[in-house]
Amino acid sequence: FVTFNILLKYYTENGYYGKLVDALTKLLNNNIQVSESIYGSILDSCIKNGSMDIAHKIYKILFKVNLHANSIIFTTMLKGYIKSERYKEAIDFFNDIKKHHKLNGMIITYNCGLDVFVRNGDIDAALELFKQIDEYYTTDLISYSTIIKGLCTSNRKEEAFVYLKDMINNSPDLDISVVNLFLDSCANKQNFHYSIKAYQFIMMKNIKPNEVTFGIMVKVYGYSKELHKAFDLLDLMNVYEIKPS
RNA sequence: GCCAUUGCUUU
Repeated sequence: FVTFNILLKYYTENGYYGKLVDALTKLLNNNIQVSESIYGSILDSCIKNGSMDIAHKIYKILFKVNLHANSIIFTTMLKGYIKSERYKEAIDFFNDIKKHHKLNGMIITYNCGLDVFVRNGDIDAALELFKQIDEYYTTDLISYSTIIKGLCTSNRKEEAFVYLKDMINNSPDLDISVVNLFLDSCANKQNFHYSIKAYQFIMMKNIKPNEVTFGIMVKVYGYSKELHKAFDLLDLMNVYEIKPS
């Protein structure tokens, strides 16, 4: 069986997907098991290579036999549908695997499902799924990041800000890039006041900005015509020992 | 050291 792994790996790495499919079919027909992580790598490789059709084919071969449900493989498949912008299929697929929501690692699959709705522009479905993720697993930083991105791109900045504050109040290990995402998407003529409010909020919470935050805020103060504040940022960067770029 | 899966930011 070690030999089969090497063979599969060889086909995968060199993009011999036709041979790969044949080999997998033969293995499975002869009831030879390969480890699930190998299947995961194969699917991921197809997807990174833009060969979603092959991935789909392999997935069907795998589950026709006896592979048990595996959240990593679910996530990989969802990601493939997203990458090839096949949202309809992604949603069908996701609905189909929801019954496995108690498996280990399914929060990752659900977060990926959230991203499907967001990219498909179905923000209300995304909001509903967000609630469900919170019930099943407790939403994490990526859940927040995804829903905030969705609300921002559908121009629902007020709600996005609510989620942002919620995240900041509830996440001990906050990732500043989520804050930056919100600040940046409001850094325009219409919405700059949200950036200013959010910036004040993180300062109040003693959250440390990074150089990207400062870059965005300089832009924001341009829109609000408060250039003196932009210059004040330079001093603050010294305080935080952040190098200007 | 790498060793299958999700989001994201200024210039």
